[in-house]
Amino acid sequence: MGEQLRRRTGIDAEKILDAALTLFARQGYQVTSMDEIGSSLGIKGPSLYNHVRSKQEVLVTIMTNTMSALIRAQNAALEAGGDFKTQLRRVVEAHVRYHAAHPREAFVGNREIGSLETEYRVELLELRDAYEHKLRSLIEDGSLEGEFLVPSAKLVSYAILEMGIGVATWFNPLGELGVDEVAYVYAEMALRMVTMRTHTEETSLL
Amino acid sequence: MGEQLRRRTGIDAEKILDAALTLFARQGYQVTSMDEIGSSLGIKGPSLYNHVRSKQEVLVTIMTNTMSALIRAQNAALEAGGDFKTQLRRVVEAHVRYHAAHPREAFVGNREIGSLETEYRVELLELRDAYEHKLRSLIEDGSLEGEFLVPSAKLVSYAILEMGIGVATWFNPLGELGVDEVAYVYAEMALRMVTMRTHTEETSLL
DNA sequence: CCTACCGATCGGTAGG
DNA sequence: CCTACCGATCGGTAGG
Repeated sequence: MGEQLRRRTGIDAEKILDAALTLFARQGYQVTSMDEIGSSLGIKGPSLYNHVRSKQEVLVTIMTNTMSALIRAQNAALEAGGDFKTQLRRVVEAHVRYHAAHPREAFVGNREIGSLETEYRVELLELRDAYEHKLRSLIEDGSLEGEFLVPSAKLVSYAILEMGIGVATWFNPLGELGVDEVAYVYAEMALRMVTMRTHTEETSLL
Repeated sequence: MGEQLRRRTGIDAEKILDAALTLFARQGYQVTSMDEIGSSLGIKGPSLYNHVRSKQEVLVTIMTNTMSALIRAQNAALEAGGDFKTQLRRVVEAHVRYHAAHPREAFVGNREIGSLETEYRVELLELRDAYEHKLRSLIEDGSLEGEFLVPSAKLVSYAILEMGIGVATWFNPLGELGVDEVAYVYAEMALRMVTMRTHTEETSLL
């Protein structure tokens, strides 16, 4: 009997987003229940509705935050200036660093697009598109200036982003390769992809 | 009143796998019900159990078939022989061709690993690992022979596979680029990744 | 922030 | 291959 000892919970929307992010990343959005999210914060499922409007809103916020962070990092890389090679290096490093440091965000962002209701999905894909086009434009501009030579700016852009996303899958901060080394290697690979090979008979494919 | 006109259904496990694959790819495993799968074949959900043991078995079969097909294609590419560059080109082209031609399998195979029960997930990850190691060994062997020069065979292998998987996301058989052109471009990018750049000050990073 | 509960969905089985 | 149904889960609301 007697009143339950109630510790200051200090629960807010941000803590809920973080707990949900962990669970969504580990087991998926659909399979995660509001009760589970609450439970990982020491409260019951229905109590979450004092802080968030719906489970869908939680997912939308997580995914929008993720794309915003990526776009901010990309803009910072581009605004630092330098020649095209330097800019490409910085953009790729920023992309890889984000995915190495934020695997949960990367998992959810890349796997749960289909779990978004249509209107939100459309908005998110637009952000994603803008992110890709910034990289593509850099490659196109560098090609016009003669610094790069690529078979297809679009495909090279897709490939660079995709391989960087993969880092989130396997990167281990306690592994033998640190985030710096991984970022450098991916930037080097990207630079090779936009640079003519030494002995090449098939440089201009398209 | 009168017996319902019953067309020959001709339903078998294979048809069920194909229908399930389409739905799993479009909306995800968890969200797809057995009733939906049945409905897309003109029968009721419970009738599926005359052909398959469980929904999980359907997913396992789909994903195992996918990895088997990829491994077969990779082996064929390697057995065709040639120098290391030729082998790498063939392996990458086979990888890309599969993902361009089988987007449903690619979506499910890369998004639903977490929907597999532990034992099946372990088995599938072993197949995946073997597939990656075949490519990695090719890169390592080519490096020992002096045909390739890479900052990390492991990372280059990861990057090549990951960028090829991405093709399943955007490739459109009716688009301006055909599957041949896409395969060639990705092989060219892979070859650049394992080849020293012309003007390079930072070739050996690790 | 909690209990109680509504309305709906779902995988799988029984029995034909 | 179908209907009927079991047992369980879940998002969200009511009302405190």
